[in-house]
Amino acid sequence: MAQKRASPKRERILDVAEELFALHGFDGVTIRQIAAGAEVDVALASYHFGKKLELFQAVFERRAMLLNNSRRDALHACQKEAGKKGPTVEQIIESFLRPLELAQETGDAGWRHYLALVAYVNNSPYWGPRMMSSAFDPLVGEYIEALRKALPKARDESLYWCYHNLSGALTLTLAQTGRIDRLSGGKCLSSDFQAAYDHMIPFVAAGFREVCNTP
Amino acid sequence: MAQKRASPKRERILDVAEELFALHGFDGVTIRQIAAGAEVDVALASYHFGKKLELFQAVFERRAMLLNNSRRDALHACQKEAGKKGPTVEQIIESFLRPLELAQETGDAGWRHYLALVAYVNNSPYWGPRMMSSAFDPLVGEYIEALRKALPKARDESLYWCYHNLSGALTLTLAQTGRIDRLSGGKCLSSDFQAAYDHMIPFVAAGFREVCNTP
DNA sequence: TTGAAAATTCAACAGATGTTGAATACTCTT
DNA sequence: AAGAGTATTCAACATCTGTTGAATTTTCAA
Repeated sequence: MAQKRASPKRERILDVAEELFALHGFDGVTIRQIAAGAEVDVALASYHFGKKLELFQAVFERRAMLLNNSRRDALHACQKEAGKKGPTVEQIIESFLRPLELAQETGDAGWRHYLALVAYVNNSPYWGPRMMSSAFDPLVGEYIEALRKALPKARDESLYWCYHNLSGALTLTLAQTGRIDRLSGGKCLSSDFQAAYDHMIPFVAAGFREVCNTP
Repeated sequence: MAQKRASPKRERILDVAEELFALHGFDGVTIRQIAAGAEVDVALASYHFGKKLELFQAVFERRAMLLNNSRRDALHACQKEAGKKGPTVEQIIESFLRPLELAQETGDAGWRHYLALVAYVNNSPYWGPRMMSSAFDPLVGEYIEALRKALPKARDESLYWCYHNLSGALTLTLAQTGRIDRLSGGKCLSSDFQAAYDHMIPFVAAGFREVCNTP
Protein backbone atom coordinates (compact mmCIF):
# COMPACT_ATOMS: atom_id res chain seq x y z
CA MET A 1 0.00 0.00 0.00
CA ALA A 2 1.39 3.37 -0.97
CA GLN A 3 1.42 5.98 1.73
CA LYS A 4 -1.45 8.41 1.41
CA ARG A 5 -0.66 10.75 4.30
CA ALA A 6 2.46 12.15 5.88
CA SER A 7 3.67 9.47 8.28
CA PRO A 8 6.67 10.57 10.32
CA LYS A 9 7.03 7.15 11.92
CA ARG A 10 7.52 5.64 8.50
CA GLU A 11 10.51 7.91 7.92
CA ARG A 12 11.86 7.14 11.37
CA ILE A 13 11.77 3.44 10.54
CA LEU A 14 13.78 4.10 7.40
CA ASP A 15 16.28 6.25 9.30
CA VAL A 16 16.87 3.72 12.05
CA ALA A 17 16.99 0.81 9.62
CA GLU A 18 19.54 2.72 7.55
CA GLU A 19 21.81 3.20 10.53
CA LEU A 20 21.50 -0.33 11.88
CA PHE A 21 21.80 -2.10 8.51
CA ALA A 22 24.94 -0.07 7.78
CA LEU A 23 26.48 -1.11 11.07
CA HIS A 24 25.44 -4.77 11.32
CA GLY A 25 24.30 -5.81 7.87
CA PHE A 26 21.00 -7.27 6.77
CA ASP A 27 21.05 -10.33 9.03
CA GLY A 28 22.58 -8.55 12.01
CA VAL A 29 19.50 -6.43 12.58
CA THR A 30 16.05 -7.52 13.72
CA ILE A 31 12.77 -5.82 12.93
CA ARG A 32 12.29 -5.46 16.65
CA GLN A 33 15.55 -3.54 17.06
CA ILE A 34 14.51 -1.20 14.28
CA ALA A 35 11.06 -0.73 15.78
CA ALA A 36 12.51 -0.08 19.22
CA GLY A 37 14.96 2.48 17.82
CA ALA A 38 12.16 4.24 16.00
CA GLU A 39 9.90 3.99 19.07
CA VAL A 40 7.29 2.22 17.06
CA ASP A 41 5.39 -1.05 17.20
CA VAL A 42 6.96 -4.10 15.56
CA ALA A 43 4.12 -4.56 13.14
CA LEU A 44 4.46 -1.10 11.64
CA ALA A 45 7.50 -2.00 9.58
CA SER A 46 5.60 -4.83 7.94
CA TYR A 47 2.62 -2.58 7.37
CA HIS A 48 4.64 0.04 5.52
CA PHE A 49 7.23 -2.09 3.74
CA GLY A 50 6.15 -5.71 3.74
CA LYS A 51 8.94 -8.25 4.15
CA LYS A 52 12.24 -7.44 5.82
CA LEU A 53 14.00 -7.67 2.46
CA GLU A 54 11.67 -5.06 1.00
CA LEU A 55 12.46 -2.71 3.87
CA PHE A 56 16.14 -3.23 3.16
CA GLN A 57 15.61 -2.40 -0.52
CA ALA A 58 13.51 0.64 0.36
CA VAL A 59 16.35 1.96 2.51
CA PHE A 60 18.85 1.31 -0.24
CA GLU A 61 16.80 2.94 -2.95
CA ARG A 62 15.62 5.97 -0.99
CA ARG A 63 18.79 7.97 -1.61
CA ALA A 64 20.19 6.12 -4.62
CA MET A 65 18.56 8.31 -7.23
CA LEU A 66 19.44 11.52 -5.37
CA LEU A 67 23.07 10.43 -5.31
CA ASN A 68 23.05 9.42 -8.96
CA ASN A 69 21.53 12.73 -10.02
CA SER A 70 24.05 14.67 -7.99
CA ARG A 71 26.91 12.76 -9.58
CA ARG A 72 25.50 12.97 -13.08
CA ASP A 73 25.10 16.73 -12.74
CA ALA A 74 28.71 17.02 -11.57
CA LEU A 75 30.00 14.90 -14.44
CA HIS A 76 28.02 16.74 -17.10
CA ALA A 77 29.02 20.09 -15.63
CA CYS A 78 32.73 19.33 -15.84
CA GLN A 79 32.26 17.91 -19.33
CA LYS A 80 30.48 21.06 -20.46
CA GLU A 81 33.14 23.25 -18.92
CA ALA A 82 35.99 21.30 -20.53
CA GLY A 83 34.58 21.67 -24.01
CA LYS A 84 35.45 19.47 -26.95
CA LYS A 85 38.72 18.06 -25.63
CA GLY A 86 36.91 16.65 -22.60
CA PRO A 87 37.75 16.87 -18.89
CA THR A 88 40.99 15.64 -17.33
CA VAL A 89 41.24 12.49 -15.26
CA GLU A 90 41.35 14.60 -12.09
CA GLN A 91 38.20 16.47 -13.06
CA ILE A 92 36.32 13.28 -13.79
CA ILE A 93 37.34 11.67 -10.50
CA GLU A 94 36.55 14.87 -8.66
CA SER A 95 33.04 14.81 -10.09
CA PHE A 96 32.75 11.19 -8.96
CA LEU A 97 33.80 11.81 -5.36
CA ARG A 98 32.83 15.34 -4.36
CA PRO A 99 29.08 14.81 -4.51
CA LEU A 100 29.50 12.29 -1.70
CA GLU A 101 31.12 14.97 0.37
CA LEU A 102 28.41 17.53 -0.32
CA ALA A 103 25.87 15.05 0.92
CA GLN A 104 27.75 15.06 4.19
CA GLU A 105 27.97 18.82 4.51
CA THR A 106 24.25 19.10 5.08
CA GLY A 107 25.01 17.85 8.58
CA ASP A 108 22.47 15.10 8.05
CA ALA A 109 23.79 11.97 9.73
CA GLY A 110 21.46 9.96 7.52
CA TRP A 111 23.72 10.42 4.52
CA ARG A 112 26.71 9.21 6.50
CA HIS A 113 24.81 6.06 7.46
CA TYR A 114 23.57 5.56 3.93
CA LEU A 115 27.04 5.74 2.44
CA ALA A 116 28.25 3.16 4.97
CA LEU A 117 25.36 0.97 3.84
CA VAL A 118 26.41 1.33 0.21
CA ALA A 119 29.92 0.29 1.27
CA TYR A 120 28.51 -2.77 3.01
CA VAL A 121 26.47 -3.77 -0.02
CA ASN A 122 29.26 -3.09 -2.51
CA ASN A 123 31.76 -5.18 -0.58
CA SER A 124 29.41 -8.09 0.00
CA PRO A 125 29.74 -11.09 -2.34
CA TYR A 126 26.07 -11.79 -1.67
CA TRP A 127 24.45 -8.36 -1.88
CA GLY A 128 26.87 -6.69 -4.27
CA PRO A 129 25.80 -8.49 -7.43
CA ARG A 130 22.16 -8.35 -6.40
CA MET A 131 21.81 -4.64 -5.61
CA MET A 132 24.69 -2.57 -6.90
CA SER A 133 24.56 -3.09 -10.63
CA SER A 134 20.95 -2.15 -11.20
CA ALA A 135 21.25 0.99 -9.10
CA PHE A 136 24.68 2.32 -10.04
CA ASP A 137 26.13 0.60 -13.09
CA PRO A 138 24.56 2.78 -15.78
CA LEU A 139 26.19 5.91 -14.41
CA VAL A 140 29.46 4.09 -13.79
CA GLY A 141 29.43 3.26 -17.48
CA GLU A 142 29.25 6.95 -18.28
CA TYR A 143 32.22 7.64 -16.04
CA ILE A 144 34.27 4.91 -17.66
CA GLU A 145 33.53 6.32 -21.11
CA ALA A 146 34.65 9.74 -19.93
CA LEU A 147 37.85 8.22 -18.57
CA ARG A 148 38.46 6.34 -21.80
CA LYS A 149 38.28 9.62 -23.68
CA ALA A 150 40.76 11.20 -21.29
CA LEU A 151 43.10 8.20 -21.63
CA PRO A 152 42.93 7.28 -25.31
CA LYS A 153 45.77 4.76 -25.19
CA ALA A 154 44.15 2.74 -22.42
CA ARG A 155 43.31 -0.90 -22.91
CA ASP A 156 39.88 -1.97 -21.71
CA GLU A 157 41.20 -4.24 -18.99
CA SER A 158 43.41 -1.50 -17.59
CA LEU A 159 40.50 0.90 -17.47
CA TYR A 160 38.29 -1.52 -15.57
CA TRP A 161 40.96 -2.61 -13.12
CA CYS A 162 41.76 1.02 -12.40
CA TYR A 163 38.13 1.78 -11.77
CA HIS A 164 38.05 -1.25 -9.50
CA ASN A 165 40.90 0.25 -7.46
CA LEU A 166 39.08 3.56 -7.23
CA SER A 167 35.89 1.83 -6.18
CA GLY A 168 37.73 -0.12 -3.49
CA ALA A 169 39.45 2.90 -2.00
CA LEU A 170 36.13 4.74 -1.98
CA THR A 171 34.24 1.82 -0.48
CA LEU A 172 36.60 1.49 2.47
CA THR A 173 36.30 5.23 3.04
CA LEU A 174 32.52 5.12 3.04
CA ALA A 175 32.51 2.18 5.45
CA GLN A 176 34.01 4.45 8.11
CA THR A 177 35.51 1.62 10.09
CA GLY A 178 37.77 3.94 12.06
CA ARG A 179 40.77 1.75 11.38
CA ILE A 180 42.82 4.60 9.91
CA ASP A 181 42.15 6.61 13.04
CA ARG A 182 43.89 4.07 15.21
CA LEU A 183 46.60 3.25 12.68
CA SER A 184 47.57 6.89 12.27
CA GLY A 185 47.33 7.64 15.97
CA GLY A 186 44.56 10.16 15.32
CA LYS A 187 46.35 12.04 12.52
CA CYS A 188 43.70 10.84 10.03
CA LEU A 189 40.00 10.57 10.77
CA SER A 190 37.50 8.25 9.08
CA SER A 191 34.86 10.93 9.52
CA ASP A 192 36.86 13.49 7.53
CA PHE A 193 35.65 12.76 4.01
CA GLN A 194 37.18 15.93 2.66
CA ALA A 195 40.69 14.92 3.72
CA ALA A 196 40.04 11.44 2.32
CA TYR A 197 39.07 12.80 -1.10
CA ASP A 198 41.82 15.42 -1.08
CA HIS A 199 44.29 12.54 -0.93
CA MET A 200 42.30 10.07 -3.00
CA ILE A 201 41.89 12.25 -6.10
CA PRO A 202 45.59 12.79 -6.90
CA PHE A 203 46.37 9.24 -5.79
CA VAL A 204 43.83 7.67 -8.12
CA ALA A 205 44.51 10.05 -11.01
CA ALA A 206 48.22 9.20 -10.91
CA GLY A 207 47.33 5.51 -10.83
CA PHE A 208 45.09 5.80 -13.88
CA ARG A 209 47.79 7.66 -15.80
CA GLU A 210 50.50 5.19 -14.89
CA VAL A 211 48.48 2.10 -15.79
CA CYS A 212 46.46 3.48 -18.70
CA ASN A 213 49.10 5.51 -20.53
CA THR A 214 51.67 2.72 -20.91
CA PRO A 215 50.31 -0.04 -23.13
CA MET B 1 38.95 -28.13 25.70
CA ALA B 2 41.96 -28.47 23.44
CA GLN B 3 41.79 -31.19 20.84
CA LYS B 4 43.71 -34.28 21.85
CA ARG B 5 43.17 -36.40 18.77
CA ALA B 6 42.98 -35.79 15.06
CA SER B 7 39.35 -34.82 14.43
CA PRO B 8 38.59 -34.31 10.76
CA LYS B 9 35.06 -33.15 11.52
CA ARG B 10 36.50 -30.28 13.52
CA GLU B 11 38.42 -29.10 10.48
CA ARG B 12 35.39 -29.53 8.29
CA ILE B 13 33.42 -27.27 10.60
CA LEU B 14 36.11 -24.62 10.28
CA ASP B 15 36.17 -24.98 6.49
CA VAL B 16 32.43 -24.67 6.07
CA ALA B 17 32.17 -21.85 8.59
CA GLU B 18 34.94 -20.02 6.73
CA GLU B 19 33.07 -20.21 3.46
CA LEU B 20 29.66 -19.29 4.84
CA PHE B 21 30.87 -16.47 7.09
CA ALA B 22 32.73 -14.97 4.13
CA LEU B 23 29.62 -15.06 2.00
CA HIS B 24 26.92 -14.03 4.49
CA GLY B 25 28.71 -12.49 7.46
CA PHE B 26 28.56 -13.47 11.11
CA ASP B 27 24.82 -13.01 11.57
CA GLY B 28 23.87 -14.41 8.18
CA VAL B 29 24.99 -17.91 9.06
CA THR B 30 23.47 -20.31 11.56
CA ILE B 31 25.29 -23.04 13.45
CA ARG B 32 22.85 -25.46 11.90
CA GLN B 33 23.81 -24.41 8.38
CA ILE B 34 27.47 -24.91 9.22
CA ALA B 35 26.78 -28.29 10.79
CA ALA B 36 24.72 -29.38 7.81
CA GLY B 37 27.44 -28.28 5.39
CA ALA B 38 30.04 -30.20 7.37
CA GLU B 39 27.71 -33.20 7.69
CA VAL B 40 27.97 -33.08 11.43
CA ASP B 41 25.65 -32.78 14.40
CA VAL B 42 24.69 -29.28 15.57
CA ALA B 43 26.18 -29.76 19.00
CA LEU B 44 29.65 -30.53 17.69
CA ALA B 45 30.44 -26.92 16.91
CA SER B 46 29.69 -25.93 20.48
CA TYR B 47 31.73 -28.84 21.78
CA HIS B 48 34.84 -27.86 19.83
CA PHE B 49 34.60 -24.07 19.87
CA GLY B 50 32.10 -22.96 22.49
CA LYS B 51 30.01 -19.95 21.56
CA LYS B 52 29.31 -18.94 17.97
CA LEU B 53 31.53 -15.88 18.39
CA GLU B 54 34.42 -18.08 19.44
CA LEU B 55 33.97 -20.21 16.33
CA PHE B 56 34.06 -17.04 14.25
CA GLN B 57 37.28 -15.97 15.93
CA ALA B 58 38.78 -19.43 15.51
CA VAL B 59 38.10 -19.27 11.78
CA PHE B 60 39.59 -15.79 11.57
CA GLU B 61 42.72 -16.67 13.50
CA ARG B 62 43.42 -20.03 11.90
CA ARG B 63 45.19 -18.56 8.87
CA ALA B 64 46.07 -15.10 10.22
CA MET B 65 49.50 -16.03 11.50
CA LEU B 66 50.36 -18.01 8.36
CA LEU B 67 49.48 -14.99 6.26
CA ASN B 68 51.43 -12.61 8.48
CA ASN B 69 54.50 -14.83 8.38
CA SER B 70 54.34 -15.13 4.62
CA ARG B 71 54.11 -11.37 4.27
CA ARG B 72 56.82 -10.66 6.81
CA ASP B 73 59.17 -13.03 5.02
CA ALA B 74 58.46 -11.32 1.71
CA LEU B 75 59.05 -7.86 3.19
CA HIS B 76 62.28 -8.82 4.92
CA ALA B 77 63.51 -10.61 1.81
CA CYS B 78 63.05 -7.57 -0.39
CA GLN B 79 64.62 -5.37 2.30
CA LYS B 80 67.64 -7.64 2.51
CA GLU B 81 67.99 -7.71 -1.26
CA ALA B 82 67.73 -3.93 -1.58
CA GLY B 83 70.56 -3.34 0.89
CA LYS B 84 71.15 -0.09 2.73
CA LYS B 85 69.16 2.22 0.46
CA GLY B 86 66.02 0.17 1.08
CA PRO B 87 63.47 -1.27 -1.36
CA THR B 88 61.43 0.79 -3.81
CA VAL B 89 57.75 1.53 -3.37
CA GLU B 90 56.92 -1.10 -5.99
CA GLN B 91 58.97 -3.72 -4.21
CA ILE B 92 57.33 -3.01 -0.88
CA ILE B 93 53.81 -3.16 -2.31
CA GLU B 94 54.70 -6.28 -4.23
CA SER B 95 55.76 -7.94 -0.99
CA PHE B 96 52.46 -6.84 0.53
CA LEU B 97 50.27 -8.29 -2.22
CA ARG B 98 52.00 -11.28 -3.79
CA PRO B 99 51.81 -13.53 -0.71
CA LEU B 100 48.03 -13.35 -1.03
CA GLU B 101 48.35 -14.67 -4.54
CA LEU B 102 50.67 -17.52 -3.60
CA ALA B 103 48.14 -18.62 -1.03
CA GLN B 104 45.71 -19.01 -3.90
CA GLU B 105 48.05 -20.95 -6.15
CA THR B 106 47.92 -23.96 -3.86
CA GLY B 107 44.52 -24.56 -5.39
CA ASP B 108 43.05 -24.64 -1.89
CA ALA B 109 39.66 -22.96 -2.06
CA GLY B 110 39.91 -22.40 1.70
CA TRP B 111 42.35 -19.54 1.22
CA ARG B 112 40.03 -17.88 -1.27
CA HIS B 113 37.21 -18.05 1.26
CA TYR B 114 39.44 -16.86 4.06
CA LEU B 115 40.56 -13.78 2.15
CA ALA B 116 36.93 -12.92 1.41
CA LEU B 117 36.30 -13.22 5.13
CA VAL B 118 39.14 -10.82 5.88
CA ALA B 119 37.60 -8.41 3.38
CA TYR B 120 34.25 -8.70 5.14
CA VAL B 121 35.80 -8.04 8.54
CA ASN B 122 38.01 -5.21 7.34
CA ASN B 123 35.13 -3.38 5.69
CA SER B 124 32.75 -3.79 8.61
CA PRO B 125 32.35 -0.84 10.98
CA TYR B 126 31.46 -3.33 13.67
CA TRP B 127 34.02 -6.12 13.21
CA GLY B 128 36.87 -4.09 11.72
CA PRO B 129 37.90 -2.29 14.87
CA ARG B 130 37.34 -5.41 16.96
CA MET B 131 39.33 -7.94 14.97
CA MET B 132 41.64 -6.38 12.42
CA SER B 133 43.97 -4.29 14.51
CA SER B 134 45.10 -6.97 16.92
CA ALA B 135 45.75 -9.45 14.12
CA PHE B 136 47.28 -7.28 11.41
CA ASP B 137 48.27 -3.82 12.65
CA PRO B 138 51.76 -4.68 13.93
CA LEU B 139 52.90 -5.87 10.52
CA VAL B 140 51.13 -2.99 8.78
CA GLY B 141 53.22 -0.70 10.95
CA GLU B 142 56.35 -2.33 9.55
CA TYR B 143 55.14 -1.77 6.02
CA ILE B 144 54.43 1.88 6.67
CA GLU B 145 57.89 2.40 8.10
CA ALA B 146 59.38 0.80 4.99
CA LEU B 147 57.26 3.10 2.82
CA ARG B 148 58.31 6.14 4.83
CA LYS B 149 61.93 5.28 4.17
CA ALA B 150 61.24 4.95 0.44
CA LEU B 151 59.36 8.27 0.44
CA PRO B 152 61.40 10.52 2.73
CA LYS B 153 59.52 13.71 1.90
CA ALA B 154 56.14 12.23 2.83
CA ARG B 155 54.01 13.79 5.51
CA ASP B 156 52.47 11.35 7.99
CA GLU B 157 48.91 12.04 6.92
CA SER B 158 49.75 11.43 3.26
CA LEU B 159 51.37 8.14 4.10
CA TYR B 160 48.37 6.88 6.06
CA TRP B 161 45.79 8.02 3.53
CA CYS B 162 47.75 6.34 0.76
CA TYR B 163 47.90 3.13 2.73
CA HIS B 164 44.17 3.47 3.27
CA ASN B 165 43.66 3.63 -0.50
CA LEU B 166 45.81 0.57 -0.98
CA SER B 167 43.92 -1.29 1.73
CA GLY B 168 40.59 -0.38 0.15
CA ALA B 169 41.57 -1.52 -3.34
CA LEU B 170 42.89 -4.75 -1.89
CA THR B 171 39.83 -5.33 0.29
CA LEU B 172 37.42 -5.03 -2.62
CA THR B 173 39.59 -7.45 -4.58
CA LEU B 174 39.59 -10.01 -1.78
CA ALA B 175 35.82 -9.73 -1.40
CA GLN B 176 35.42 -11.22 -4.88
CA THR B 177 32.01 -9.71 -5.44
CA GLY B 178 32.15 -10.36 -9.18
CA ARG B 179 31.06 -6.81 -9.93
CA ILE B 180 34.04 -6.12 -12.18
CA ASP B 181 33.17 -9.22 -14.17
CA ARG B 182 29.81 -7.82 -15.15
CA LEU B 183 31.02 -4.24 -15.50
CA SER B 184 33.80 -5.24 -17.88
CA GLY B 185 31.63 -7.67 -19.78
CA GLY B 186 33.90 -10.56 -18.77
CA LYS B 187 37.18 -8.87 -19.73
CA CYS B 188 38.22 -8.82 -16.06
CA LEU B 189 37.58 -11.59 -13.56
CA SER B 190 37.27 -11.26 -9.80
CA SER B 191 38.84 -14.67 -9.44
CA ASP B 192 42.01 -13.61 -11.27
CA PHE B 193 44.07 -12.28 -8.38
CA GLN B 194 47.20 -12.17 -10.49
CA ALA B 195 45.67 -9.77 -13.00
CA ALA B 196 44.30 -7.71 -10.11
CA TYR B 197 47.75 -7.34 -8.52
CA ASP B 198 49.47 -6.80 -11.85
CA HIS B 199 47.34 -3.69 -12.25
CA MET B 200 47.19 -2.73 -8.58
CA ILE B 201 50.92 -2.58 -7.96
CA PRO B 202 51.80 0.10 -10.55
CA PHE B 203 48.54 1.92 -9.81
CA VAL B 204 49.20 2.17 -6.10
CA ALA B 205 52.90 2.87 -6.47
CA ALA B 206 52.17 5.82 -8.77
CA GLY B 207 49.60 7.06 -6.28
CA PHE B 208 52.05 6.92 -3.39
CA ARG B 209 54.68 8.80 -5.41
CA GLU B 210 52.24 11.47 -6.52
CA VAL B 211 50.82 12.14 -3.08
CA CYS B 212 53.92 11.52 -0.95
CA ASN B 213 56.59 13.23 -3.06
CA THR B 214 54.90 16.62 -3.29
CA PRO B 215 54.61 18.22 0.13
C1' DT C 1 -19.36 16.35 13.18
C1' DT C 2 -19.30 12.30 10.85
C1' DG C 3 -17.33 8.70 8.57
C1' DA C 4 -14.20 6.44 5.78
C1' DA C 5 -9.48 5.66 4.92
C1' DA C 6 -4.94 5.45 6.65
C1' DA C 7 -1.81 4.79 10.44
C1' DT C 8 -0.67 2.47 14.38
C1' DT C 9 -0.93 -0.87 18.06
C1' DC C 10 -2.12 -5.37 20.25
C1' DA C 11 -1.72 -10.17 20.66
C1' DA C 12 -0.23 -14.20 19.01
C1' DC C 13 1.46 -17.84 15.70
C1' DA C 14 4.77 -21.20 13.90
C1' DG C 15 9.28 -21.85 13.13
C1' DA C 16 14.19 -21.07 13.81
C1' DT C 17 18.11 -20.08 16.91
C1' DG C 18 22.16 -20.86 20.17
C1' DT C 19 23.21 -23.64 23.76
C1' DT C 20 23.33 -27.50 27.06
C1' DG C 21 23.31 -32.17 29.64
C1' DA C 22 23.09 -36.72 29.12
C1' DA C 23 23.91 -40.68 26.25
C1' DT C 24 26.58 -43.18 22.81
C1' DA C 25 30.49 -44.30 19.79
C1' DC C 26 35.10 -44.13 18.92
C1' DT C 27 40.40 -44.43 19.68
C1' DC C 28 44.34 -45.43 21.60
C1' DT C 29 47.42 -46.83 25.42
C1' DT C 30 48.47 -50.28 28.66
C1' DA D 1 40.52 -56.67 26.09
C1' DA D 2 39.85 -53.27 29.22
C1' DG D 3 39.20 -48.89 30.23
C1' DA D 4 39.90 -44.00 30.27
C1' DG D 5 39.64 -40.03 27.64
C1' DT D 6 37.97 -38.04 23.52
C1' DA D 7 34.75 -37.28 19.82
C1' DT D 8 30.23 -37.30 18.36
C1' DT D 9 25.27 -37.62 18.57
C1' DC D 10 20.58 -37.26 20.64
C1' DA D 11 16.96 -34.74 22.61
C1' DA D 12 15.40 -30.80 24.48
C1' DC D 13 15.21 -26.00 26.55
C1' DA D 14 14.13 -21.15 26.54
C1' DT D 15 14.39 -17.41 23.73
C1' DC D 16 14.03 -14.82 19.71
C1' DT D 17 12.55 -14.31 14.79
C1' DG D 18 9.45 -12.46 10.92
C1' DT D 19 4.92 -12.13 9.94
C1' DT D 20 -0.12 -11.75 10.28
C1' DG D 21 -5.17 -10.67 11.50
C1' DA D 22 -7.90 -8.16 14.29
C1' DA D 23 -8.58 -4.10 17.13
C1' DT D 24 -7.75 0.68 18.00
C1' DT D 25 -6.50 5.35 17.14
C1' DT D 26 -5.52 9.19 14.12
C1' DT D 27 -6.30 12.09 10.09
C1' DC D 28 -8.81 14.67 7.03
C1' DA D 29 -12.28 15.58 3.48
C1' DA D 30 -17.36 16.10 3.04
